[in-house]
Amino acid sequence: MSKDSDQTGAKDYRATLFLPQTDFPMKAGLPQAEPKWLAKWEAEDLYGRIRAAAKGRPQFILHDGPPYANGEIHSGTGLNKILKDFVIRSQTMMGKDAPYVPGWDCHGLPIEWKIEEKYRASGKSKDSVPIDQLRKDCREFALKWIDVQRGQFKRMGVMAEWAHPYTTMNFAAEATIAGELHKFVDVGLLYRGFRPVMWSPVEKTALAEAEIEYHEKTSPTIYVKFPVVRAGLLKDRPEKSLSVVIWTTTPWTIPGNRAICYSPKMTYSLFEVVDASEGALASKGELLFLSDALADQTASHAKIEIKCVAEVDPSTIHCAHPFRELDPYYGFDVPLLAGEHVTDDTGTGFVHTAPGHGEDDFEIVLKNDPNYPAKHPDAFRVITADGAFAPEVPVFAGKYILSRDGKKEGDANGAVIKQLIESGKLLAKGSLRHQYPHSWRSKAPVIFRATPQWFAAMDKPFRAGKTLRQLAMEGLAATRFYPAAGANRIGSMVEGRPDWVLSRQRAWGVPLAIFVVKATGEILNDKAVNARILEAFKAEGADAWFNSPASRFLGEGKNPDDYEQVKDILDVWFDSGSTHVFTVEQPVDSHWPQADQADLYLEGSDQHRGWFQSSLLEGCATKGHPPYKAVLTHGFVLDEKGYKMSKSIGNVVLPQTIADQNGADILRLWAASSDFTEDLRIGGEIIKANVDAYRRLRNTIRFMLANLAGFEESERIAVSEMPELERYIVAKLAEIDALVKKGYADYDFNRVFNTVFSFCTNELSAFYFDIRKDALYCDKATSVRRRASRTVTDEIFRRVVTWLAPILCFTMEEAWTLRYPNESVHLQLFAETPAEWADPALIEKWNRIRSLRRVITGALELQRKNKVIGASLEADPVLYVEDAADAALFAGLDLAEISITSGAEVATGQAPADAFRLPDVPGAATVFRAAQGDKCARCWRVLPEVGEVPEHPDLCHRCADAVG
RNA sequence: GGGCUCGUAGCUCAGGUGGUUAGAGCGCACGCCUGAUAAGCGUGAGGUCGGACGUUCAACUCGUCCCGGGCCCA
Repeated sequence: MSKDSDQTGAKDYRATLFLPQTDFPMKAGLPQAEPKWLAKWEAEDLYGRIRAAAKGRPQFILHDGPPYANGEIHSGTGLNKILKDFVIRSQTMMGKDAPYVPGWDCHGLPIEWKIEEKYRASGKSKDSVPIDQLRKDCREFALKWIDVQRGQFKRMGVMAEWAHPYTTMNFAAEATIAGELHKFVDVGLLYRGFRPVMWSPVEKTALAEAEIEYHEKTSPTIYVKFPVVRAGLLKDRPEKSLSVVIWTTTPWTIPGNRAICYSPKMTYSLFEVVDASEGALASKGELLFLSDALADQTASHAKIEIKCVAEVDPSTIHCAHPFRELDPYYGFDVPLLAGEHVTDDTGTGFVHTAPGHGEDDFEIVLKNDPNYPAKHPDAFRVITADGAFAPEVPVFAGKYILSRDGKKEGDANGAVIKQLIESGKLLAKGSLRHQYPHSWRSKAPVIFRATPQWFAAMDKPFRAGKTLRQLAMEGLAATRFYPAAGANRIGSMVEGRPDWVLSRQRAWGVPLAIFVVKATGEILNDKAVNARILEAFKAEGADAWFNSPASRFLGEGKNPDDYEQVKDILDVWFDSGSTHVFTVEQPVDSHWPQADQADLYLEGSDQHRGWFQSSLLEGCATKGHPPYKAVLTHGFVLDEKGYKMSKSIGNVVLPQTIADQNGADILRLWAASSDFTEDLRIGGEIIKANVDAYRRLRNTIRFMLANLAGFEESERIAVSEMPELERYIVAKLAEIDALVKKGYADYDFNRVFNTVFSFCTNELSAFYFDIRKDALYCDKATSVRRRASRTVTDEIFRRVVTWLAPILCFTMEEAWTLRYPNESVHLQLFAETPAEWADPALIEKWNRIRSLRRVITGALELQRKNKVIGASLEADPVLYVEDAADAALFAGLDLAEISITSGAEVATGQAPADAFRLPDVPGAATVFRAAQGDKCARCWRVLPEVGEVPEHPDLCHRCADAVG
């Protein structure tokens, strides 16, 4: 059957219409299409072309925080890179030269482990592999993962200098890092001190937290009496019967005791022993200091009865070491110190404190005397590397904490307990099963042991009398934080942090490439030596430090025997804290831009403690200010319910999966539609919502493309010549343009997305395009109305597509190249919007018009429900407005056109009582009328005039004219 | 346990300095159109603004506490 006639006999005028025409498919097929775009961009060197085009524009430097080069990327790293890409692309389109040099963090323990694991799997022992082989294997491992991650980042659409990334293991980078440490030496911030670390006596090495596993262990518990030598308010009591009682699960730490901590929040009293059961180690009349909260518990363990004699202030008490009478070695006083870490859940309320054997112990002692380690070196030499009492420790020298293979308890605890009993200082003993740290490798329990480590001093004045802490705080004050609360967070950390521990007893990293003068213990700070070190590193990498004899660096005239070559490895945070030097300030690759300070650092909120801080401290120590002007943080990616992702729960969503299944543009849309300043969620439902939003945007753009088919410059019409409806849209365009640019300038991508999305939905799809479909399809080509609409659509297209290009980088390129086949949207700038486009008064006017329009569409909806009409073109309503000003709004406008009805009338005055009203639009009412006349076979409007043109009896005047 | 931080409809987000019946989009339900058609338009139902106490004439907006998330520490 021919299409010309259906059963009603009406002619089909389809061919005479300008129906939408486009090759832009509704279905995107992103998973297949995106890789093709990537290949095209790479082949055309789009990134290079953007660099060339941007040359000479104001620079914008986003310095990339390096992800760690092991394993696949996860949603957090994916989000991070996508946000950075938004920044780079939007800054570029705002007229900046915004290059992006991506980087990787390559050194450090996690990689070293993976390699050691490999050795173990092949039956090799770590110690049998030479260090340069280990380092070589680590390097290759990192290289492999850099490649994997680079591929995954590219797939996300992230545009960067991918062929020339920075890495912390690049030889020049390693040389720079070593050189930065020399700067610390030069300003006197580097010093050697002690710090308690987890130490495995079996492997004779320090262990990192990640090398520790927790297992149940039975430990002896002892209550020990420390004789009081001085107590302010109790001068009349005989000293020997007065004791402070402590409790501990590590008897071997008693010889290392140097203090007792109490809680300033707890209350303490002096108790008298009033009765002692058989076997009790205290006798009647003895006086014991205990916390009130734990006194009863302690008494029952000691099998004694006690009564409170007096309340006391523990700060006035001084004790002697329980072994004072055994040997002059223990002649020191044991002060009582206030400590927040003291709790009332176990023990006596007094905490035995051995600064060489506990983190809290060390910190508290340091807090009371920053020079404690220097003044009391003996406190840190109690236990040797293999877990025995040092020769200088009387009575206990040579006793081991553990058997040599780590499988059994040694003789140290027993010896200490025996001696305590003999000295009459033991109050009670027992045993306790608890979680205790063990070595991941030997499975043996670890101990805490203070070891010499290298530190950067936080509180030593060095630059114009200021300390590193002061400079860092000043630097933070000068930095802009997005969101602003980030400044507080990092500020409180910098304010309270201890000195920076820079050394690790490891193999894979940049060494602390320094020498210590054996005679003085001072660091050798010799320009010529340092220069030789850096020269060697630049040429051969930091491996040179381990492969070359010391004489190579020391040079002529220095006897290597006089110097200790430090073989410790730098904390990897020092590496990443130095990236700004070799990447931004003194780029070691000619492909990278130079700048004195990065405009922006953009990382997850965990980096307040990490990279933001290490970079801050490094920058302030070496040049006096932070390496960044602004810091932007994003939250963590959680699952759909707001819980953290974990493999064991099975709620992990990988960005690669979404790219493969839905497309990277969907993932990018998710990033833009979420508030990244807080933690953000991802999951099936959320992705589906973004797929829907994507479709809506895609269809709006498709509609524009389809209605711009064949658009030529000769059709263009000046805004001043356009109908008011078009001028209203142009005014909206100006308004949205300002919002979008402000949003991008503030890195507020969520606002950009919401603004553009709601513009597409509310202004375009539901209003402007819906109204203009009639003119676009049915008007003849020369119609001013149609030309105006096509001109405005062209302007909308240009803007919407460029606005969204930083976010939907694939789809906007697809749309753009459909109209401009040899261009790239990514070489475009955001369009300038002529100042005269802005017209707030016109927008205000049309807001009212649209309110009144709702009174009409509401009335039509009612008739639709009543089955009176289907299409709105079947109506010819009358809009009653009470206010003459409302009526005046419609002067020169066609209400029928705006309402998409076949006719419409505005009447001033009271509407009939039964007219349709909307509660929130007072002063207006609609009386429904059915449109009179016949339906124009071409435009479907129902008009009395249809039939008046003899040549076209089934058409309205406009269509008859159009058909000709 | 400490520091910081978050908790508005099923989902994603708006809601300057406290002030009428808490908004949008999506989704959902229902309807229309069939010349944006695995599209478009419209209508509607959904929220004790995490909870409890306070401050105030008035709190989603301020304070305290609690509950539940998250990051960083211990």
